[in-house]
Formats: sequence, C-alpha cells, structure tokens
Amino acid sequence: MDVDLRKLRYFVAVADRLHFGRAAEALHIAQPVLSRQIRALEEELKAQLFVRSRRATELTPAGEQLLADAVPLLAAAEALRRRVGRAARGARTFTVGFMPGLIVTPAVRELRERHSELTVEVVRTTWDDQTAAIHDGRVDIGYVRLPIDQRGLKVEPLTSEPRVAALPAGHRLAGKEAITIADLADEHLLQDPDAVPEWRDIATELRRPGRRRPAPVFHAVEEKLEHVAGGHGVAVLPLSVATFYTRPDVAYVQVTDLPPNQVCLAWDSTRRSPLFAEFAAIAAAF
Amino acid sequence: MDVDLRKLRYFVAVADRLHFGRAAEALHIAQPVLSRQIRALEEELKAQLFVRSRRATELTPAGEQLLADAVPLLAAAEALRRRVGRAARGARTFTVGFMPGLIVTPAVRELRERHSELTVEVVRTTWDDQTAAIHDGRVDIGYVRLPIDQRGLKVEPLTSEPRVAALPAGHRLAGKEAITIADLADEHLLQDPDAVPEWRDIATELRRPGRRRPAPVFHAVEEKLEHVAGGHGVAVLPLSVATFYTRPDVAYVQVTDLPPNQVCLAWDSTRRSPLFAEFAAIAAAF
DNA sequence: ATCCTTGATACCTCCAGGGTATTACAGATG
DNA sequence: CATCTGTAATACCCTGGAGGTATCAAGGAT
Repeated sequence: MDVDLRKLRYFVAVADRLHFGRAAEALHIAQPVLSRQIRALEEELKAQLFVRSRRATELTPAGEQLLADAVPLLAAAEALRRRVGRAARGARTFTVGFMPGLIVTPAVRELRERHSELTVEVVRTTWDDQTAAIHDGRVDIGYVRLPIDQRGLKVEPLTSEPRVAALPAGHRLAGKEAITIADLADEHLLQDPDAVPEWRDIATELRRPGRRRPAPVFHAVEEKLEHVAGGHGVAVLPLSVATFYTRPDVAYVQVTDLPPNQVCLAWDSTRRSPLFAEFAAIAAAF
Repeated sequence: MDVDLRKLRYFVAVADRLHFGRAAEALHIAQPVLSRQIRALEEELKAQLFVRSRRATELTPAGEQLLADAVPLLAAAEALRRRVGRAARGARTFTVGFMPGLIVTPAVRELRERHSELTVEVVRTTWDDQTAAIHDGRVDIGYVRLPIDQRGLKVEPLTSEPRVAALPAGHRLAGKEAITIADLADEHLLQDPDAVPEWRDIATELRRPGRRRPAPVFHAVEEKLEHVAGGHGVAVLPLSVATFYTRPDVAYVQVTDLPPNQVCLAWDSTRRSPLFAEFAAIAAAF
C-alpha cells in the first residue's frame, strides 16, 4: 500500500554507490538483506530499478525517476520529524540559516522584538548544505547564495555583491588592482566549481586538458583560506566574506569580469506561515 | 529511525475525524490496532499528538504540526509511486489537468507535435482536486482557477475571465442585463464558498443568521446546473464554463461587482523538467 | 444507579526484516 | 584452460511488530 521509507533510504544508498556490498556496509546491514529489500521494493513498485550485470550495477529509467523523487521525499520526512519534535517541546521557534559573511543579526533581532514569544535561532550553513538544511527542516528560512537548486523552494532576492579572488600573499597577481578570470585560468580552484560556473567555461576554453587535478573540495571558508595561504590554489569569494575573513598571508583581488554574487532568502515552498513573509520584509529593509 | 507512512496515514485519518472508532472503520482495521499504532507513533516521535478525554479527542500543537506536514508527505509518496510506475511502463508521458471550460487542446497538440516521443494525456479536474491532482502525481501540469492553495506549487498566470451567475430560467433576476452580489445575498450557493470568497463577505453582511442551510456542495458542473435548474439555488461560474454548458432551463446573468476569475498553470515546485517551462510558454501563446 | 460510548489492555497469530552461511556466476589471472 | 576473486542471490533461522478478537475502564447521559 504505502511505500516504505526505509526501503527508499536503502534504495538511495545503492543508487548513490551503484554497489550493493558497499551500500549495505554504509547502512550497517548485511548485504543479502539489502539485496532482498531492493528486490521487495521492485516488486512493490512493479518496476525494475537496477540492471544487475555480474560486474556492474546501473539504474534503469524507473530507477532514475525513483531517485529523483525519493531524495526530496526522505528530506521531507526528516523535516517532518524535526518540526513535530520542536512543536512537542512547546517552544515556538524560528531558525534562520545563513552563509558565511552575511550579517543576519539586525533582522533576527527585529523579529525577536516583534515576537517575544518566539525563540529565533541562527544556524551557519555551508555552500553545499544551504538548501539541504531548508529541505530537511534544520532551518526555517535561509540566506543563500546563488546559484542554488530552486526546486521546492520559494526564493526572494535580497542583495548582490561583487566577488574577489583569494590568492596567496606572495602570488604574482597579489598586488594587482583588478584581474580577469582568464588571468586565473591556470590556477587550481579550491571550491565547488558549481559555485563559480563562469570558471568552468573559462577552464574548458583556456586550460590545457589533462592538467585537471582530482580537486579536493573544501567547504568551510577557513579551510579554503588555509589552503590558499599554503599556495595550493585560489578561491573565489563574495566581497563580504573577504572582508570578514582577513589574514596577512592571503590577498584579495577584484575580478572584473565575474558577475556579482546574488544573495536571496529561501524557504520551503510547501510551508505557509506569515513569519516567512514578515521576515523577508524585515530582511529586505536592511 | 524513519517515520512509517502507514502510521502517518492512520494519524491523518484520526486527525480528520477526531474519532478513533470511525477512523478505524474508514481504514478497514480494528479500533484497538489503530489506538496502538497512534500510541506507537507518539512514542516514535516522542510527542503527544492527541488529547484523549473520555468524550472527545483533540489535536495537540504537535498534532497540528504533524497534520500540516503529513498530508503533503503522503501526497508526495503517492506521486512517487505513480511516476515510478509510469517510468517503468516505459512510456514517456506528460499529463495536463484542466478545469471545466478551459480549452487545452491547441496547447496539447502543439506539445505533441514538438515531442513526438511523448504521450501527452489530458485529465479533467474539479474544483477541489485541481491542486491535489498535481500533488499526488495524477497530472504533471494543471490549468487551475484561483484561488488555490499555492503551497508547493509553481504558478504562472495565464488569463482571467469574468464570472456570471447561473439562475433557474424562471428566476426573478433571470432576464436582467447585469446584477450585483448583493442581489444574490438571499440565494443558496450551490458550490464551495472558497471558490467565491466575495460571497462569504456579502453573506456575513447581508444575510440573516440562522438561515444558512448545511449546504450540500456539488463538484461537477453538470450537477450544479442540474440543481440550479431545479430551483435549489444559484451557482457562480466563469464565463467560459457558462458558454460551454448551456441549457434552456438555466439562465446566465453577468455579476458586475464580482472580480474576474484568474486562470493559471501550476505544477509541483519540487520537480524540474524543461517540459514545464516549454508547455507554459506554449499555453501562454494561445 | 445504570447504561452507553469510546478508547485502552491483554493475548494470540503471522509475516516481514534482520542475521549467517553458502551458492552462482562473470571476469581477471596465471 | 583452470583457478581465483569479486559480487549479488539463495537458503534458512529468529524476532519483533502489525493485525485480529475479547474484554476492561471510565466519563456522560438517562
């Protein structure tokens, strides 16, 4: 009758790794159990989800569809747990997420003053969990930096700010007034390429192929800067982050042809509470 | 670990009726089983969901929160089943929902021509399932009439059209060129009052209290018109519906102070497919 | 004081989920 | 060509949970 969220979670684990044994290990269950559960799921849905050849495991089209739907469904279930838990603990809370560099205190203080009964909390997010935190209920509303996957979100633009490159202090470009993306084409980017889509375009145009390292990606700003200082590459940051995290061994240089970073407020579009609109209005006023 | 969708479904059944016995009956299970499952859910979530006094059952705040989250979650799970089922059957399909009176064929034909591999289907919806059909996956995109609950939906305005009153042919107002809502204040409205919010305002202003009947609500247009013809009340319909469903024993009269009905396209905001934007563009062109 | 309504308890059955041991089979390897 | 290795499937067992029936407990109504 109803799908079993446990089986969906198992399915996602297998679909992510395309390997039953390793997925079972990650799920802390035995491999035969996992095989059986996936098979049971396939029978329940009357749909083959994987093509198992002896040597490889692949998703069928139905499997792709299920993966696309199962991930947000599991996140929604997680969010439900969190919100019910909070409601049970009695505290009317409102949690604001924010990316590094963004100043949320004035807006949060204003909301607290307007709603004395409300516990307004603040959570720092990273590049790759800024939307996940909204979907799984860790935050009610989030200050996010585009680009993001807007599926399931209500997004309201707030501001935009220019972006700068973070270079080691002794770098050949460190003293310059302004540079272009092309100047950085040979550098190693120490962050998720999705965060700087323009980088990839330049990369495919200008970079020599085969030069690409496996690219360890760093999430926390502090980590990125540590590696920049160590001469392992460069990072592109919004101006406010640069001014917030200053250190003597890292230089910031304006990048003229990089479009500004857009900052938005985002919240789960399936929810409706006057607090979202109210907070958005407050935040826009600053 | 994961919440159990079956328990959530049970919970919703109880929350809707605030009565364990009747909910159990509706679910086709025995009442003690239901009591035990709800209690198990309360323990899993570590949250009391109902206040059971001997004579009445009520929702706690946590229960209210759970109800708000469980309903869309169950719909999403249902949609997942449907979409995986379709994907498994191989057919790439795209289903367009529409409210009575709206002409969808030109846009649908255009989409079919552009995507010969796609099976484009068409489903008629009613006032109260026009958004539910989107949420539970029966339709991919829907022509809807405002007002709707926009939670979880991406909504694009299309057109708007004036609304008229449907009266019995012999009614005292039937011959008039145009009337106002106030003229209809004493009439019995044969449809969901939410569909005509202005009605309620007038009703509370002008109507004598105690006059309100329990209001059986009719969903299909044909049913409404049947009852209008029978002299059991009046209905308010968008002009296109009126011109589509004409019958000699029903007269339509323009209502001057009723704002026009807004027609939109709506689809599930958690999904992303180029087909949504493409179809929206096609539909807007007509 | 008694009855009725309604949710909770007690106790039984059975299936589904978890585990271990082992098999089957495709590719790699010598 | 024989063997080894990696990987999912099969076989079988055990336990917990979901379903059922019979019954209880207690607050309102009469």
